[in-house]
Amino acid sequence: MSSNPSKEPETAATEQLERFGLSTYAARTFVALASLGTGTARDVSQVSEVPRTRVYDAVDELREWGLVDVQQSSPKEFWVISAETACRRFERDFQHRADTLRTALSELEPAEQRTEQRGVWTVNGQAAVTDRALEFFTTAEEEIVYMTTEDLLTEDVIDALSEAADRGVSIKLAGVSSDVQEQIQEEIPGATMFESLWVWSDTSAGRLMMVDGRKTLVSALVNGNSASVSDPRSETAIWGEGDANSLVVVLKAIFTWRLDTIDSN
Amino acid sequence: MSSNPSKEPETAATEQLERFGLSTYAARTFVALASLGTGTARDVSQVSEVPRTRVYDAVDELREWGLVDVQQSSPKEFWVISAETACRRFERDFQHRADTLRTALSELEPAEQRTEQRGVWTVNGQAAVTDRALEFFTTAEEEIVYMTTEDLLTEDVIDALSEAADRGVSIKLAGVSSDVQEQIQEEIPGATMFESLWVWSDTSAGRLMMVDGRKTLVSALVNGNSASVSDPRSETAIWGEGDANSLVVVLKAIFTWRLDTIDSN
DNA sequence: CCTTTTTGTGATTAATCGGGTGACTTCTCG
DNA sequence: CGAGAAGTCACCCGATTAATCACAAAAAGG
Repeated sequence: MSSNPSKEPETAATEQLERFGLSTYAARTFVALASLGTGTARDVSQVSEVPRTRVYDAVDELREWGLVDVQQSSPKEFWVISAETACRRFERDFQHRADTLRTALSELEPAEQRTEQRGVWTVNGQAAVTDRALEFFTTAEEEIVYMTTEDLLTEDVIDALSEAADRGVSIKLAGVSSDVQEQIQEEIPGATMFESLWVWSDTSAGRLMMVDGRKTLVSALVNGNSASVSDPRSETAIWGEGDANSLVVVLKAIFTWRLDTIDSN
Repeated sequence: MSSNPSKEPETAATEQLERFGLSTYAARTFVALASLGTGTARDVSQVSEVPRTRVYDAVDELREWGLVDVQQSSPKEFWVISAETACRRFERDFQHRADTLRTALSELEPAEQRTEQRGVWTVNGQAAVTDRALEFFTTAEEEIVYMTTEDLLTEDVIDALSEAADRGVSIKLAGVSSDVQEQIQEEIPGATMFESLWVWSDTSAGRLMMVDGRKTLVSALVNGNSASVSDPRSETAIWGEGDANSLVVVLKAIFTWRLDTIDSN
């Protein structure tokens, strides 16, 4: 979406506040007051690029959130809560919203019937693809086969694999260089390494996985492999579920062949 | 703002999703898919009141969030991630935003100079008032004097008082009935109880506090005292800080007189 | 093979919301 | 008392988005 870390803190803070539901003026006013501690409408207007006449509206909005107090004098003065308190407040508020959503959704879901057999689904964006992978990991019961580019073998992936291994799921991993292999062996003692089917770096392949022989996912990096990792949106994946699923059938054939070869080595 | 718990889960869920930044169509589509698990544009349109032709846009939006995958067939089919995963995703995303905000604000704040001596600030809403009270508690170094209606003596207030007591701050508490007093004594052993200045239940007074003899806060319940507690917005407070602050001076006089009387009992 | 229905895309309209500006009243202070 | 500042209102305009429609492509079905 955005949120460049190399930005002026004012801009970054304003942007986040807006995404929390504040109007632009309210966000800018808050930021101005946060650095002033206390100030009048004119003070705020000068440091924040908010029209002076609109500072009052902005302050009203902030008062509704309990972020600002007003001194009834002339000129009015405005006071903000500390940054830390404000952040905690947002966190608490948000947690509450998330709980509400969770409850509402759970009261809803009974009319569900999953486990599609046919069909191949597509996902875009590294974050979303990783999400699917992690979800597959957590539902794994027996076996996870996972081939990946090292760039995509992030911390959360390793954690999820490790957690699955603790549950007794057998992990078979490929595509990583030998030195990373050792590191993995430490974190996930039970993992088996096997050689990749091809040289990953030459292709635009991202990951290739199979869980319990009935859920599979394949991803590719669309912009070649140079700028790919820098842009997290460049990963595209397809996945499928069910014994009769065509994608599953194909991948199972490949993997079985490959893993059998390994075993006989 | 709203969020009535006695609402249909669909409405509640939709509302929350919108507040997270989704458009109403996207939110409704998500809710529909959440109960269907999987479905086509027509399915969604029928159960969600979203115009069929707009379902595609809504799904695009949801795909950007990584909440929905699509099956490239005709008719297209849509698949949603589980409710639990979705909530976790929102939580993670939000936590990240909060951290960004925290960082940005802290990089900003150096230009600060607080400690107003003059002036009385006003706060509205029980949540905001409690916030101020808690902030006062955490900055307390020596003494907290706190008179309150029992209705306003919530768990978080007690926790903050208890935490201050652990830091060695002396706590003087009034306004609570004798049975609640005992309970408090257990949770905050170091607290001193004293008799209220007047019968709280007869007035619309909410709380009255002084910290270290230099920060004070007074609140009132505006809608009489019957419906007041049910509506958290009905509490209004004023507060002031600094030895020369007029509100502080007045309250200090009152409390000193009262507490001295106590001591000589 | 042709007809009819369904599906997907795009354009268009209407309405709402929010940022931006200025007029006008009230207040403060020299 | 008068100048300038503070506060309140009302209005405009552009962007966003909900909502509707028109149309082409694709399935379905006889």
